[in-house]
Amino acid sequence: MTERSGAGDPARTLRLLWRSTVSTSPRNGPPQGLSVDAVVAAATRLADAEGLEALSMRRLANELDVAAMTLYTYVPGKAELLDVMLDAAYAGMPRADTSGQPWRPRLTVIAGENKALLGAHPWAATVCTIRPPLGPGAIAKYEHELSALDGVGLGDVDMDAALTYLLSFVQACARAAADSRATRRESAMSDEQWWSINAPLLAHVLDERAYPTAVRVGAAAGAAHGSTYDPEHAYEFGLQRVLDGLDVLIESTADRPRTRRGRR
Amino acid sequence: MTERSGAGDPARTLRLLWRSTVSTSPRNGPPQGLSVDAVVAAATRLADAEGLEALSMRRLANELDVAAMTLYTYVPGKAELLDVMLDAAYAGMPRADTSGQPWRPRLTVIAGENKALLGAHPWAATVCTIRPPLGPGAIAKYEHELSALDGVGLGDVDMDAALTYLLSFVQACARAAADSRATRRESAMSDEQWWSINAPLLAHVLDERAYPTAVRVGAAAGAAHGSTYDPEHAYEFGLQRVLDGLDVLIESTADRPRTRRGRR
DNA sequence: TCATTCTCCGTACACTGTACAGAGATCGAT
DNA sequence: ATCGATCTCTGTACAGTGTACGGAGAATGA
Repeated sequence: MTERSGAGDPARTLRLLWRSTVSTSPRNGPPQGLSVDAVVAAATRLADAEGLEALSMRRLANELDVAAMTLYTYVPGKAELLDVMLDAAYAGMPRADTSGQPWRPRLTVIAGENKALLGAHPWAATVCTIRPPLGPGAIAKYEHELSALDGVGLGDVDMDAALTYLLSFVQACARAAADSRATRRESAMSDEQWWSINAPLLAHVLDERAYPTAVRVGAAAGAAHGSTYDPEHAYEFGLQRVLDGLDVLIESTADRPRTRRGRR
Repeated sequence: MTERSGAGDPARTLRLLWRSTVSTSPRNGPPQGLSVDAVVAAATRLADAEGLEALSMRRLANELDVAAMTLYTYVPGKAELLDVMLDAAYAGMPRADTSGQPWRPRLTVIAGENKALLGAHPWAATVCTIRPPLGPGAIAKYEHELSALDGVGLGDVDMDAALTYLLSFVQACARAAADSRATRRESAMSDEQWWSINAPLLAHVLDERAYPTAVRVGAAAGAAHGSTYDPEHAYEFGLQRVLDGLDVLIESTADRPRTRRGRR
């Protein structure tokens, strides 16, 4: 099952995200021994260290020295916990001030900030954020990132599309990098080892004359990166393509400034 | 747990992928009632219809009217089953002949073929293919796709990087689209409904003056696509950016043809 | 003092992949 | 014809998952 943000009752989730204790009703009963923040922090620590698949309610409860069901007095369920974890991670991102710089270095910084986030919290790259956590962290992040695109001449709709495009590229890279690490860890075999085992076996069944380009290019790419998927190279290569692609869009919009909205 | 291809014993997996019954030893015992292909076909049908999370060994066995453990006489485990499913899906892709056309329409076709594949088999977009299934389908696919990039003047290493870049874009789009469908299905709530519930609640806690760009652009983007993540728009928008980005790379390589390898 | 309301938690359910061992069928060799 | 050997098929078992349910005990307002 793919983990998903934005599941669960919206009203309850929003109350949790904004920590609005709405009309602090007379709280009977014994005081709570933990706090939402403590639960979220422990969950994040666990997911950072051992991946999202290690984050189970039982395991997390164990980490906090309570029983599993106790967590449900802090958080409605696992889906909502993920929402708060995500928003907290967003809230903790550094947001560099790049005002005055041209858009290209500004977007490079935005990409880097997101890459760093997903590097520190690889699980965040695997959560589906079609319905994002609408908490203070996510909103601040959105505002910060949009402002890097403000004033380049794009319309509002294209600004959002361009940002989504950039972020989805960074996310795809982060997923690949995390997958690469996880594969290496779980299989106790490096990519080189895996290839060096497969290569001779493959040679037996593979007719080189039937697949000339595949064999030639595969060999060249393998030699260039040591038979390994190289996340860093994919990021550097891809980011230039992304920025070049946006450049063409921005230039063409500047030529025909029909829908240039949001200039302030 | 993220599903992963290329786990399991490489030799056994390759033998399975290429269906090499290697030295048909005298097969004692009763004949098998099913076949690897039948198992793979049923698994693919199930995953297509209900998603990868519905594909359990017990469920699949039920579909085939055998006990769960019976499947293990056809396939070493679930990881290998996924490998064969992937390779079979690759093998079944149509491969349009675009020879003679310029590279841009050729890559558009390649992207479309992959989009169609991941549209028909959404689960394929969620499998990590860092260690791809090295079967006949995957190899043929790689050859076909590389040949669309052959002769444009890129070096072998850049050809591979460019293809990876294109495919990872299509995969990211397909994941988002599949996530969008799955979210709608599982939550019994459309994106519009979700937003219309969240919007007024969010307005209560959100200070519009603190996030002017986010509010403005968010509203514009929401209005443009009906408060819905629009996978089709993201694909069309993104594909143009991807091709424009590759255009810049190809043009700049053509200007300085230093490492132009693989011209044949 | 007492009902209310809260925290905390033990148990239970329906799932997952697959290790293991056993039953029965089929074969080649004798 | 008989006998291992070897195969297919299968039931059971294990350690997990998220969380619904209900009960025990503590703190509160009336």
